[in-house]
Amino acid sequence: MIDIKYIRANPDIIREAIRNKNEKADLDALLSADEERRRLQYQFDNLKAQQNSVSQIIATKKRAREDAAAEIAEMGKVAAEIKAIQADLSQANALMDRLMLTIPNIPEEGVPIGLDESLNEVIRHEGEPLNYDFELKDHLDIAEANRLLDLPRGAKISGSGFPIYSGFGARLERCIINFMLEYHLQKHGYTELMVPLAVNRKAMTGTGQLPKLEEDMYHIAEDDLFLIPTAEVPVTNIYADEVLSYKDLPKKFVAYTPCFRREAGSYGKDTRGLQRLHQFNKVEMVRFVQPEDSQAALDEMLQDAEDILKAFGLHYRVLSLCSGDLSFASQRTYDLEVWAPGSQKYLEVSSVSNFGEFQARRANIRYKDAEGKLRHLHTLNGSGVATPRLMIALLETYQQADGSLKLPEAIRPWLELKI
RNA sequence: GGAGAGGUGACCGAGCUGGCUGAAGGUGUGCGCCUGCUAAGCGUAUGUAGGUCAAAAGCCUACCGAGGGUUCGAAUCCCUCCCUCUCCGCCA
Repeated sequence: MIDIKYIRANPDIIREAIRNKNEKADLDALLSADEERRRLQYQFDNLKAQQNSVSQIIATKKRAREDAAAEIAEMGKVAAEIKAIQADLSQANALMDRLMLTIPNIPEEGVPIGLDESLNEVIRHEGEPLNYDFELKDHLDIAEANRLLDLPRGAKISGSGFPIYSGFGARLERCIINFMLEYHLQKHGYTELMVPLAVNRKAMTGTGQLPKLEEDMYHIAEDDLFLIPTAEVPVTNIYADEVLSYKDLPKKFVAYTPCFRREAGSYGKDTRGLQRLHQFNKVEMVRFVQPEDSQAALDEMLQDAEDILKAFGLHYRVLSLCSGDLSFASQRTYDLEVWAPGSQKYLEVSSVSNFGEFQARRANIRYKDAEGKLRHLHTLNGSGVATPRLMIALLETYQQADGSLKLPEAIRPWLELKI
C-alpha cells in the first residue's frame, strides 16, 4: 500500500507506475473517493464536536438536577444527522480501502521499463555449462529411467501438477530441502520457522496476493482460508499489527513449505514434467529491515540464493525484472534462472524482491527507530530456492551416458547419512 | 462440537449501578533534581491515527478485541463475530 498522502501529492508518479506495471488500477476513482471521504469526515467531526460539547452541558445540568430537555431535544436532531453521515462515511471509507488495495507498488529507480518478460534485463551469467559427449535426455526421461517420479499416479489422486516423488526421488528432494535450510541457517544466519500452510484473507491481503490474485489460489470456502502460494505470506505476516524496536532489526527468517498455485490461465505452458506444478516445495527467505538497509539487504539475499546454485555447481543467469514483470507488491526483483542442458533452457528457480514499505503498510508492521519515532519497516523475500526446477537442472546437468546420475559433492553426505 | 471465564495503553491492572475516563494506580521508559558510585528517593513527561496550520504549539475527531444496536450521551447496556484460558466430548 502506498501512503495516501504521497499519492495525493504525486498522482503522476502513481499513474506512471500503474502503466509501467501493466495494472488496471483506477487512480481517478481513488482520488475522488479520497476527496469524498475527507469531506464526510470533516462534517462528521464537526457534528461530533457539537454533540460532545452539548453532552457536557446536559451532564452538568443533570448532576445539578436542572432541566435539560431543550438540549436533549436539540441533540436528538444532531444525533440523527450524525447517523446519516456516519453511514455515508463508512461506505466511503470502505470504497477507499478497496481502491487503495488495487494500487501497486512503484518500481524503483533503475528498474527496466517494459510490459512483459521480453524486456527483463540479463545482468550476468555465473558458472559454465558442462560439456557432454553423448545425447542429453531431459529430466522427465531421466526421472522415468531412474524411477524418481510417479506423475501419472499423482494425477490420479489429485490432478496433473501434483507430483509424487518416489523412492530415491523422494529422498533426493527431501535432502535438497534440508541442505538448503541448513545452508541458510549455518552460513547465512537465518532463523528457521515452520508456519501454517493455510492462511486467512487478511494475511493474503497483507503481502499483496489479494485482492488481485484470488483466482490463482486454492481456497477453502468453509473456513475462508487459502493454501499458501509461498511461505512469504505466513512469514511476512508474523509481525502484522505489531511494533518492533529498531534494536530487533534486521530479522532474517527461512522457512520450508510446500506451495500451492492454481496457475489459472497457464494451462499448456511449460507443462512437461516438473516445470510447472500446482504443488511444489520451496525454501523461502524473508527479511525485516530498517528502510535505509533494504537495498543492501536485497543484494545480500540475492547472494544467499546464488550460493545454493553455486554449491550445486550449476550454471545460471541473473535477471533484473522489468516493471511489467514485477509482482504487484515488488519495487525491485531479481530472478535466478538455472540452466537445464537437457531441455536447453533457463528455468526460474528464485525470485528475490524488495517490497520497501509496501507490505509493511498493508500488514501494519512498524518499528520504533532510534529517535522513538514510529515508522514502517521494509520487507524483502527471496526463494532460496524452489525445488522442482532445481531438480530438473540437477538431473539434466549431472546425467551420465549410461543413464545414471552423478550428483554433486555437496549433496552426497546428505544422501549417505547413516543411522 | 458443548459448558464456563476473559479480551482495557509498552506491560500489569482499576473502571463495567451509562455523562466529571484517553482512561485511576503501579511498572517500564525519557528528562531534571538529589546522591562518592550504584540502588533507593523526589519532580516532571510519556499512545496511535485523521483533521486544522507554512510549521510548531494549540484546538477538533476517532480508537478500551472486531462489527452492529439502544441512548441526547457507551470502555460501561444489548446482539453478532473473532481470539485466549479452563472443563467435557472427539481425534493425529
